Amino acid sequence: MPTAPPEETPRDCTIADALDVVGDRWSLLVVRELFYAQQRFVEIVRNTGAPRDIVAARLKKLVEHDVIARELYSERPPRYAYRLTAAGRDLAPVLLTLKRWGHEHVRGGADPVRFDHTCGHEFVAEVHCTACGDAFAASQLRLSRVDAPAPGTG
Amino acid sequence: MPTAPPEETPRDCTIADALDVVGDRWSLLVVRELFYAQQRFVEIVRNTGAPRDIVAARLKKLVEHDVIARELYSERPPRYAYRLTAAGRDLAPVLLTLKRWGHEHVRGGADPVRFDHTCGHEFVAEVHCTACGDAFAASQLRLSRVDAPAPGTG
DNA sequence: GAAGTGAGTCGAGTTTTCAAACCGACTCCA
DNA sequence: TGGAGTCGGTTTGAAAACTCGACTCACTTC
Repeated sequence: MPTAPPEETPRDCTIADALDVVGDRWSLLVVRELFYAQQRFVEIVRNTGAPRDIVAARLKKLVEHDVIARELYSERPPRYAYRLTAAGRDLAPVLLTLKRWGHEHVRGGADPVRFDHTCGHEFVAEVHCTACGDAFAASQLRLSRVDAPAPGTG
Repeated sequence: MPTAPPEETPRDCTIADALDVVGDRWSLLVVRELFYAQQRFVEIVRNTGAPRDIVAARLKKLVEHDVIARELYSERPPRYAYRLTAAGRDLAPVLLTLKRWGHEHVRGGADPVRFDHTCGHEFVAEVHCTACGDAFAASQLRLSRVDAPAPGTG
């Protein structure tokens, strides 16, 4: 009996875990709307442009994953509001970095949506090291606990 | 002739622009592999776990959008390497914030992949304001140029 | 009454995804 | 010279997801 070939399992990775929850065309746009303080079904449908049944399915999935919460705010007729949970609010850095990337590398001109920071300037997201506070640079990272070369050299 | 109803166009948004390019289940995992310095087709297939035809389609799309570049490194037999372009490397903040979120809110235990920063600590991504350097806080942002309440209140 | 709103559901048709097999051009090894 | 293996895909056919439009139900407003 021959030995089994080496297993070809995909990389065990929390990025993939995150994408299991929000890695599709519409989920992050739904979260974006809640981040923009929209909370009603029809507003989410209107502002994302997603089909109604897809919005319903995504809302259900995001509620199951505790990213958003569904609250009854009117009994008769039944009306629901969707709000971000703590986990959902923690997606803000993902949205902010995506927004910057989309602005710089996909859309040429001005960004139609802009955030102003209390410091007085437009808020543009920059990733820093939580420990030392320095801004991210690929050359300053080293990958550990995975069998691959150092990152940022590709 | 009645006036047209108010247009129900989705929100014009660079987050949506970004998601047009990388907003599906596999694209960001492909970029992750290139970020981890994998550059060959079979390695990307193995490490992402995606079907081969999907990897081929995503690589093609990412090349078209100038996120990655395809280089012939052997003529006979023809062999190709995929590398991140500047735009692709700029996706690192998105991957790093997604990685943190997946670690904190999807997977309970230890992160199987870890980055060490040259400061001596593990690199954990934190979003800061590029202008003033302060760490992100939803309460310090104000949305402008879009008809919606302030963010972070949902 | 009539029309509109909010929060969805339903059915049909289209598209995408998936898993597995297949392919051509090579290399390696004996 | 022959066989096995690698690389970078493409093809195939079934399963799943998506999209569009219509529809429902329980109200509220005109």
